[in-house]
Amino acid sequence: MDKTKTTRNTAAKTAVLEILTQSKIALSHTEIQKQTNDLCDRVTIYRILDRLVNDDIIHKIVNLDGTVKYAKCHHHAQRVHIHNHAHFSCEKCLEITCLENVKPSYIIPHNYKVNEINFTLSGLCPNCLNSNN
Amino acid sequence: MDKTKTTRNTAAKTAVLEILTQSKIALSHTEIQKQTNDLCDRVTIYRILDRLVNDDIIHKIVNLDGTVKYAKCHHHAQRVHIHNHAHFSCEKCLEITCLENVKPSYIIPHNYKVNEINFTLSGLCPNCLNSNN
DNA sequence: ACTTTAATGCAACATTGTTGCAAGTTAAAT
DNA sequence: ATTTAACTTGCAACAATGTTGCATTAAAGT
Repeated sequence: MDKTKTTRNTAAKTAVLEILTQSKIALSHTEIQKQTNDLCDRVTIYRILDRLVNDDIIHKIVNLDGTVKYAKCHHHAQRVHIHNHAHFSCEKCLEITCLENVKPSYIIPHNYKVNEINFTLSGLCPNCLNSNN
Repeated sequence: MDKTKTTRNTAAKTAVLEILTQSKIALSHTEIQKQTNDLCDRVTIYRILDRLVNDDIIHKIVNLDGTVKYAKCHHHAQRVHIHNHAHFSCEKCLEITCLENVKPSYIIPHNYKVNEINFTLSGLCPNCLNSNN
């Protein structure tokens, strides 16, 4: 909420961001925690993720099943970063990926003011679609 | 998952369904529980909701903030019920409503198989947009 | 009425996320 | 290089949400 505070670079923050940068898929808090190898407390990771989301460096994805994941955005064309792209959630391997080029078009009654959209598709990803078992 | 089991009508199930039928907005497990007035256990409501979702009588909505809500569908044109309509989540009053007529169009790479979509818009609903405070 | 099996209540547990506060660190100012 | 303000962390405690096992109850068909 408060965008006035300056945020600092710490070892834990750098580690979390590095993990997200390296990952091709979105990661949950727990998955990130496992990869940090007890570098810092569980709570600290929650707070780091909050900060990174607030600073528009990563974005938060809520899946159809309620799972919350985080992903770093690989495009930074605009100054102001709007996360209006789609996410794909594979029902088999459970991985969530950003479909940065897929953007929905829609018509909504004029008496609604839209600030944010969330568009998640679920089904089978290319990998699981090929390995048919 | 197992669609072969038959489901039974019980007092608790009827009550939960009635609450959802009466409501114009989507309700969370907790909100439903409050309205039941301790008719049944908390766990029972979870199980009833699972059953109703499985039987395609209600649908589950996961909001941007991770909140899970349930809503009864008011259209039943098709035999097979696909929940591809949009949901609107008001940032002010926190109410979630189904926008049954709003359906997104999109283009997705052919190597993905889409089974389900979730399209949630958030911002200000007509009510909160008018009362500008 | 009887039988089968789905549904329920209860207790216990698991997961996920939040908060307060003292102590530690960062980055800027001196 | 020191100092300093305030951001960050660890820890403990808590809260909310959802799940599981099992004995008991009740629905629906016969």
